[in-house]
Parts: sequence; structure tokens; C-alpha cells
Amino acid sequence: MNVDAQELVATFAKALGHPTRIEILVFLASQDSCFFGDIHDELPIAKSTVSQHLKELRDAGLIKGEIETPKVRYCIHKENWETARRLFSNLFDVFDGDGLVC
Amino acid sequence: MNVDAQELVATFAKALGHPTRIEILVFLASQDSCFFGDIHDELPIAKSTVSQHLKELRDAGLIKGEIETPKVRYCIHKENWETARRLFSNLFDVFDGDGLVC
DNA sequence: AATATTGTTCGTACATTTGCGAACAATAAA
DNA sequence: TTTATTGTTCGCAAATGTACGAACAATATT
Repeated sequence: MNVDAQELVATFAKALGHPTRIEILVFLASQDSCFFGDIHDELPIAKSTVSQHLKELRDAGLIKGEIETPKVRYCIHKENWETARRLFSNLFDVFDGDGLVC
Repeated sequence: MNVDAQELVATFAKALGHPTRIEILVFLASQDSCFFGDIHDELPIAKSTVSQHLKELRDAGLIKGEIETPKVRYCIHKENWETARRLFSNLFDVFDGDGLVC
């Protein structure tokens, strides 16, 4: 696990570090249809706040948003999702849990 | 992945969401000896800041700290580490990547 | 052209995070 | 008892995060 990988996993983790964003991701993963409105309907918060959370997930690379005027379809960013899966897997594997004094 | 699990994974993710904390965890995982001073020596930041990061990791349950006067030994919290590993694994598994329009 | 629909962006308020040095507490050593 | 060692806690400053409603932009509908 090199420094770049550490920074990347920290970036992903930061984006995952809010319950609402986890909820959004789980919802996206369960849906074929994933317009902004569908996501907003699932959540008890203002649409501007939903939009902000989506932007953070997008900036981190975990989701994609494409305009289908006048709607916006959001979805998991497949490639980066797999990258994140692998990075977290690697992170948790750095500790094997045996042979250490602690 | 129920709501409790989602909140817990968000808590873990938040704690993991800083490069310094990732670095600390990777270092702890690689060391038998893991006193505060050893961690501080690895990092280019003030000891008060290191202490804060350690507190966040401890509050999230990812590490344990035990006093061995006058030092403090830190280490991975094995059980919670495995819990986190499983939760992240479950999270990434919610998206199978096939059969979705996105 | 006026209106409706869908989301984003803006402006604001408040809370949290990050970082530092100084001060402190607890024990060990001189 | 004084001094040194080891970390934590405090107080502060600056940056970032969270949430809201209002305003806006882009297109579709009437």
C-alpha cells in the first residue's frame, strides 16, 4: 500500500463518511432507475443538500451523473467502485492480526 | 445492509477519511512496537495533532491505546477491524455491476 | 410568451475538523 | 525535591462540512 493508494483510499473514505451518502449509494446500487428526484424522494432532506452530497460522491469518483433533460440520471461509477473495493480490501489486509504484541 | 450497518460503516469511513489516519493505521499494522512516540516520529506534524488523530481512530473503535507508563501503546483493535472489513465488503457488494441501466 | 418541471448554484448560518504551541498530568530519574 | 520523559488537554485560528431556502438555468408544455 503506497502513499498514492493511501491518499486515494482516504479520499474514498471521506466521501463515504456520511450516513446520507452511504444511503444514496446503497439506493443507487439497488435501482435501475436513479434520477435525482428518485434519490431526493428517498431522503428527508432538502434537494439542495441532496445535490451537494451527490456532488461529493461525484467528485470522489464513486458515482456518475448524466443529463437526460430535464432529468439527471445518477449511477455508480463502476470502474472507480471496483478500484475503491480493491483499495479498501488492501487496506484491511495490511493487518493480518497475528504475531503482533498488541 | 440495514440502517445500523450503514451508520456504522459511515462512522468507520469518516475515521478513515484522512491521509494521516490511514498512514497511522498502516504503520500500526506493520509494527510490533507501536508507542505514541514511534507514531509521532513517522509523521511531520505536531504531537498534539497526532494525539487528536489517534483519539478519532480510538473513538471510531479502529485502534486501542493502553498505558504502559510513561508510554502509551497503540494498536489495531482486532475485532472492530474485522467488523469494519466485513462492513466495507458488504457495502461494495451491494453493487453487483450487472443488469443496471446506468 | 408565460408556465411548469427538474436540478444546480448561491448566500447564509452553524457545527465540525485540522493544526499549532502552551500548559498540564503522571510517572521516573537524579 | 527537582528535573526529565511521555502524551493528553486546552485555547485559539483557519478551513471545511452540513443544511436550508431562494434564486437561477435549461428545457418542455400550454
